[in-house]
Amino acid sequence: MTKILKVAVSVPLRRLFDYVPPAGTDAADLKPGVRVEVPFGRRRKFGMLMGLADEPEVDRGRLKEASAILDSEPLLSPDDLRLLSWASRYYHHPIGEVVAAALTVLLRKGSAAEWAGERLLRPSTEDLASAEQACARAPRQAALIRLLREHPNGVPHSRLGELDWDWRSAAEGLIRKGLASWCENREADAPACHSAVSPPFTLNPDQQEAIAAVRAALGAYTAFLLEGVTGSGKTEVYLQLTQEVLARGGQIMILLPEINLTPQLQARFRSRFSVPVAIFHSGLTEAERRRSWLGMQRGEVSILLGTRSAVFMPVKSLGMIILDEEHDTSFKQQDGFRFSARDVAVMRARLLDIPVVLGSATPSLESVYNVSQGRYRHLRLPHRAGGAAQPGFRLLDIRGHRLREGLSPALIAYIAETLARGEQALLFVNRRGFAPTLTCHACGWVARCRRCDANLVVHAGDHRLRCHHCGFEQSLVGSCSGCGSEDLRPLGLGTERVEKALGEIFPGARAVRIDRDSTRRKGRLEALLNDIHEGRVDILIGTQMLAKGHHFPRVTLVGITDVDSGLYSTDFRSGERTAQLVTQVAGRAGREERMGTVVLQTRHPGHPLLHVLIREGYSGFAKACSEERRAALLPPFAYQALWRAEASDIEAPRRFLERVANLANQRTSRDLQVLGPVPAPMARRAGRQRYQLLFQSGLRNLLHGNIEALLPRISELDEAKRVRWSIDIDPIDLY
DNA sequence: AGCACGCCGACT
DNA sequence: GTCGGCGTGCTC
Repeated sequence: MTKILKVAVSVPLRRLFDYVPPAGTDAADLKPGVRVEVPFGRRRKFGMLMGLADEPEVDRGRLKEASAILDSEPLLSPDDLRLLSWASRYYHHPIGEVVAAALTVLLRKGSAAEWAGERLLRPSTEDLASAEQACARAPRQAALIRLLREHPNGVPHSRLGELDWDWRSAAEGLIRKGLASWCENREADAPACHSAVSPPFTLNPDQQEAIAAVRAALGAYTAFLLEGVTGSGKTEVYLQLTQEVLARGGQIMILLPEINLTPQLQARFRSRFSVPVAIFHSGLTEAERRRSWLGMQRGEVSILLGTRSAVFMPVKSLGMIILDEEHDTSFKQQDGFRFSARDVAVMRARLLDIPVVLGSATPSLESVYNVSQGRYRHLRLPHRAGGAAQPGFRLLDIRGHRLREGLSPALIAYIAETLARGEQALLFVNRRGFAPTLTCHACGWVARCRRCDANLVVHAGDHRLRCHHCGFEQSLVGSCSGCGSEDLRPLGLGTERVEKALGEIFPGARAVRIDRDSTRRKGRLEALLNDIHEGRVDILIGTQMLAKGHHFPRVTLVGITDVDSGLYSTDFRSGERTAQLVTQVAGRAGREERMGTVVLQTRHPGHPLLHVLIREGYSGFAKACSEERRAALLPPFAYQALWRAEASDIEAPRRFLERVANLANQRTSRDLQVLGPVPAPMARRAGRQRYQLLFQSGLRNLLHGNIEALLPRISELDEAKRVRWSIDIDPIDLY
């Protein structure tokens, strides 16, 4: 009896599809991990062969024949497939979409997986002018030669593909005449610096100890939490660990939270190692992504720097995974397939039996908990390299003080002193725009978004009102739409407003604003950072962007205008986030020999966690905050899964989630809490009503078992058809 | 998710 | 009379 192909197709259905092998193909020759072209409904799709079976799960009469096998060798190894199956089960996400997340768009669309580098047609002679004459009777060959003259280093295959005539025959003609040849450009991303291998830096004892511990674990699974204060030399540890992995003939994957962090690190890796370094993030073109992907898959590239989407990339002989800034929430995909690249990385290391290193100056409470449970090994780098001092904290009680655009007289004085010393000050403001609200002083009307439960944000720069949640915008109105009064006032603080105020208070100072608005244009952020480093800036005003990874050696004062907004919030994780943010922003100050000061404006100077953070630093905070979580039975002491539903109909999401809650309660277990449904924190967004339902349990298996049992019944519900719903395992934003 | 089938309003 | 609105049903 012929074998049945079990194929993952990229559709939101939680199952595999059975096919008969294409005519003339013996299923016995097929290995899982090859792509299969299949008829699917009325369409053709590309799927992934996940396995072979003796019997189909549907009637034989319903089976169709697969149309083609795309790959002679598997694109994904059994290890890769095991990881994807685990992720599909753990995140309760359709297998086809999970597999799609491991491929690039071109590979998903059936593109060939033949060469990692782009093929180039390169001239074989210097004298192209006479070569063109020699081809006078072959106009197409002559045309190709003119193209070769424009690209003396070779015409990329993709460029040839843009020609609307038969360039292949012409190229073959040129090759026969010895005028051109094909070559493979495997290192298009990595020119020049391959030969320059800079020597490693000398390590301090902490770094030596950390490296020795990880080195000893090579070849087997261990998860490490590398807790290193800002400036403690984590990157050097990563570089030397990379060296260790390469020396053993392995490949290494280094995952980072943001694209804008990669260039500096990329430069450091490229100047240190003589092997190709591949990059993988959403800013690359599809051809570049495929090149990096195939380079790692075939083992031709040894080092990968990538963002969360790279965690599923196949790697021929992966020796170690490093994930830097492990606390960063951008490792969690927030839509569609909601995986955590950090947790997937740990599971991948476990399945492959290799070490994984999670680095951070401010580890997540989840990772701190895993250390306390003995699941992760703790490595510490508590000292700043070069002996730079840790910044000093000052709590500024702003109660009863007259503020000028959110700035207290004391903070203004601190800034003045800093400027007088010729040093830079950094102001952290957690909202972009001029003011988060526009209100009518006469009647109290507030500018609201018509599609969301949110206020419109005033942008003074271009005189517009914007909704930061759905993208709605309109020009700044001149009068109240309620009472007609023209006394409209911006309420609250945004980066633009603080920038304007500082310009008035310090007219001679050069202030720059760094937020999504001021850095939207390509290259703008780099230009601003360059100005800052060259000392052409006195005051920096910015959002979270300033807290991430950038080094500002000239900054000696950091001001946080409003810590309270992060301390008092409905989200139980906001305290942890605020402490991470404060510590990270503080880490930007007082590099090298200059001592930094961090000033926190607050109306709650007695807040216990704030005090712990200042007195004992982040690890003291983490301990205290963990105790609160333990007492409240919140993560990491409980496991959560969040059901979300949205629809334009007001009732549908609530009715659907009530059905889910009922089904869950039928399976009663005291160990599973079903909380809700409740309206999402912003119940209406982009014109859709949003509800959520939280499952929580101290027992992970029980939580997952319940979800698994529920899912088939939920898919069949009539209510499910009227909403868009999803499930988020280990949610980090309860929104 | 796509894509088609299917039944009700304003247009050549 | 038809083009097209998006409800609902299916994909081995």
